[in-house]
Amino acid sequence: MPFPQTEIPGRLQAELAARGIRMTEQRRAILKVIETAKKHLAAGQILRKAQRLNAAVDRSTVYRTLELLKRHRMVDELDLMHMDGDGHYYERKLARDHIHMACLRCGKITEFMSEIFDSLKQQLERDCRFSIVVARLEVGGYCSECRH
Amino acid sequence: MPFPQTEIPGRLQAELAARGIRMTEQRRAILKVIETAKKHLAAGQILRKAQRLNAAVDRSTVYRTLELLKRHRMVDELDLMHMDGDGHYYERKLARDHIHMACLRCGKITEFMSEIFDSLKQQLERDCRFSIVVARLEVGGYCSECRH
DNA sequence: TTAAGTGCAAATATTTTGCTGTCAC
DNA sequence: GTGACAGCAAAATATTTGCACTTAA
Repeated sequence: MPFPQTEIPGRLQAELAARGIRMTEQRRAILKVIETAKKHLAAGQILRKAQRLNAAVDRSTVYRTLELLKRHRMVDELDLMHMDGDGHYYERKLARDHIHMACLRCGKITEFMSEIFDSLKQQLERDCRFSIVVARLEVGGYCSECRH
Repeated sequence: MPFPQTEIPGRLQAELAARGIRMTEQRRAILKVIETAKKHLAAGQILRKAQRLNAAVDRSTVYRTLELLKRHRMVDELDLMHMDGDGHYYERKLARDHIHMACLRCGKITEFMSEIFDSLKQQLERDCRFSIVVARLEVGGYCSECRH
C-alpha cells in the first residue's frame, strides 16, 4: 500500500530548508510526527504526538505548520468521510496521488493507486482546460470484510 | 451542466413521503431551498433562505434535516476545497455522480461527468471488492480563465 | 393519542487570531 | 539585529445536544 513508498526520514525538513524556510524545534517535532505516521492523523493527534517529542509545542503552531505544509503542497488534507467528528486528516503528499476508501462499518481506510484515476485527471486537464493543483477522491462504502 | 438534469420540484418531498417520513412546514421550506438552489449551499445559507420561506426554521432543524437527507442519500455533502471557511456544502444527489472542480483563484465551481470516472468506480468495486455508497472527487486548481 | 419533530439555549469541536515575547539565521 | 516564529488566551466558526413544548399522522 502506498504509505511507506519512497519516504526518507527528514525529507520534509530538507524540502523546507531547500525552500529557505526557517526551521524550529517545534516544526521539527511536527514534521517528524507526520513523516513517521502509520495512519492519517487529525490535527489534535498531531499535537499530542508532537508534544511527546517537545512539550512546548502549541496547538496554534500545529495549525500554522499544517497551513505552511499545505501551501507548499507537502501534505494533503483529507476528510475521510468524517468518520469521527468534523475535523481534517493529514498525510505526507507522495509522488503519486491515491484514492481513499473509508469503510462506513469498520472505519478501515484503504488506499489505492489507479491508472484510471491518472487518466481521469488527464481528461479534466484536457477536456475542461483545468490546471489541477490537488485532486482528492474519497469514497465511502463497505470494505470486502464488511460488505456481506 | 448537471445541475438542472431531471429535477422535478417537490421530488425530495415525495421521496421522503414514499419512505414514510413525516413532513413538516420546516422541512418543506428546507427541501424547497435545496431543490431550487442554483449553486452549492452551505448550511448557514440554507438556513437563511429557508427562514425567508418560513421564519420559524431554526438552525438545528436545518442540521437535523441535512443529517436525515444524507442518511437517505438524497443529498451529497461537499467541501469544495474549503473555498470559504471550514463548513460543508450540500447539493441534491442526482442519478449520476459528477466531479467538482474549484478554481483556487476565482472560486468558480465547475461540474463534470465522465465515463472514465464511472469506470474508475467500477474498478474500485471490482479490484478492491469495495461496495461504494458515496464517491466524492473534488479537484482544486485553476480554471481555463485563470490558468494563464 | 403519541412518537417524531422543533426551538431554544447551551455545549462541543475545530480552527483562527492578536499580541507580546523569543529565536533562527 | 531583525524578521519570522511561538505561546497564550481569547475569539470565531461550525455543528451538536438536552430538554420541554408542539404537531403530523
